[in-house]
Amino acid sequence: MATFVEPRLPRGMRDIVPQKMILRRYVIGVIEQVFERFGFEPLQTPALELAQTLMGKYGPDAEKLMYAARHRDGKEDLALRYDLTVPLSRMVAMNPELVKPFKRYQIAPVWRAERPQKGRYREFYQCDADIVGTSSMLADAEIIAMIFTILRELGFQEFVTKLNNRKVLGALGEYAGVPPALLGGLSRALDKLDKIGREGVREELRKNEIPAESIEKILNLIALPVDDLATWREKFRAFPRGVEGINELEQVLQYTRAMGVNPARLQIDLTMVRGLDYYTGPIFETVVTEPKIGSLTGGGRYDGLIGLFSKNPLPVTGASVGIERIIDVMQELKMFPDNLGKTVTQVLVTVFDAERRAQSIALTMNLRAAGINAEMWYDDDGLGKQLKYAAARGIPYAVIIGPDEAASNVATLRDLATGEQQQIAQTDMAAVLQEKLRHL
RNA sequence: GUGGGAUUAGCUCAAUGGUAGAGCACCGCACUGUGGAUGCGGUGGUUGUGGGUUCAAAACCCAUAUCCCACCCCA
Repeated sequence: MATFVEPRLPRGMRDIVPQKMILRRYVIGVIEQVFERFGFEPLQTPALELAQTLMGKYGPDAEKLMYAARHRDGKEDLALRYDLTVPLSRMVAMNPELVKPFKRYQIAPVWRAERPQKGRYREFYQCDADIVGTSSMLADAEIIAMIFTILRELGFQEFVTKLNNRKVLGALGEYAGVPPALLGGLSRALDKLDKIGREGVREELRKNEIPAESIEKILNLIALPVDDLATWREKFRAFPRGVEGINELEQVLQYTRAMGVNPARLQIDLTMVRGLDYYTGPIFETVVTEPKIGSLTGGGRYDGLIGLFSKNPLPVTGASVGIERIIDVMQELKMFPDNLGKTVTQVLVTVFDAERRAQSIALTMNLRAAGINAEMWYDDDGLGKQLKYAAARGIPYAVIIGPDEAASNVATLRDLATGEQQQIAQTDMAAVLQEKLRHL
């Protein structure tokens, strides 16, 4: 007796069945197209990196979520990549001959040992696009415009992108006299403003041992209208970093406007923080509120990261698009185009009986030669079973060659959706099907 | 990593300590040249897993796994 191993998946990991892969491929296809339209080129890097490559880049919280790996002989400490940004930085540092600005995109799985939830998995795909080698805010603006293009082409109407700047965040701390060591706590508290409100933030700041005086200054500051950049510049007069951040915000707004980005969908939010340590300039994040699933995209500028791998640091800005969440949201909101279908197969060629099999085989191969995705039936079964199969799979057309058809070299083409049938010369079948499939 | 909820047929869910059920799906027949309609019949469960309490456990207790929710963080 064979003993079976109970088939199970590791926590937070999933299989993606063919029907789901069709949706996934559609989303990735749109993203890839837009990336390339904006001049980004594909890049692939290994799933495993040396642990030392990844350590110390994301912050201590993130590092706890990194998967460790090793060779059998244990000679190198390895880790599954946590994102695509640090591997890009490593790769750019290793390849100084790359022509700058270097624009690459990468669509690949990353791994994080978080507690899984909806829209939150331990293995998930990120779609990243980054621009290496320019400090111009035009690049940051272009990234944002590209994100908007992607979301729009996928059919998203209701979304808001929040824009902030790490320099402003830093200046906020300086202005309020928060000791640099407590800046992390300040950021985390600010980040929660949406959820816990003003008083909640006050409480949170107190818990983080931020001086009472500073707390008042901060709360007063974030109560100011965010759009009034002149006032902010004035407030930050004594803090050059803050002025620089405000100027960057202004430039990003100007450039995105020039690119046709709807200003109502791009909002400055000085309490939007983002968790990763490596950001240095503009940061942004796109959220949908319905359904509530967290951020769909996020990104920002990280001018210091390559400097950790090379004596020649390079400025970089980029974004990550979360296709897992996009797919979850699109399914929930039924945003996928109807013509996507359940299967890639376009026609099933049935086999009437042994005598007629040869004609069915020939016709199948003939359709395939014409570029049509065609299946044929393998076993000796009635037409009923074969058509039932086609219907269950969502195959749009079936072809039947019985004794009547075989006698005159025609075949019956059945539209599974409508039940309509017509007889077509076997030699014309490919052309007729191609025409019909064009309108599907 | 912390706290809460869930887990029974392929799917959605019933059964409150006493014989494990329904709908849908699947298979077959009515219908051996035609799927989705209807009718009839059928297959399918060591109740997530491992212990314990009890004459008796799907149910009560303990542990464990996975999923969901919140926190944390994020795509």
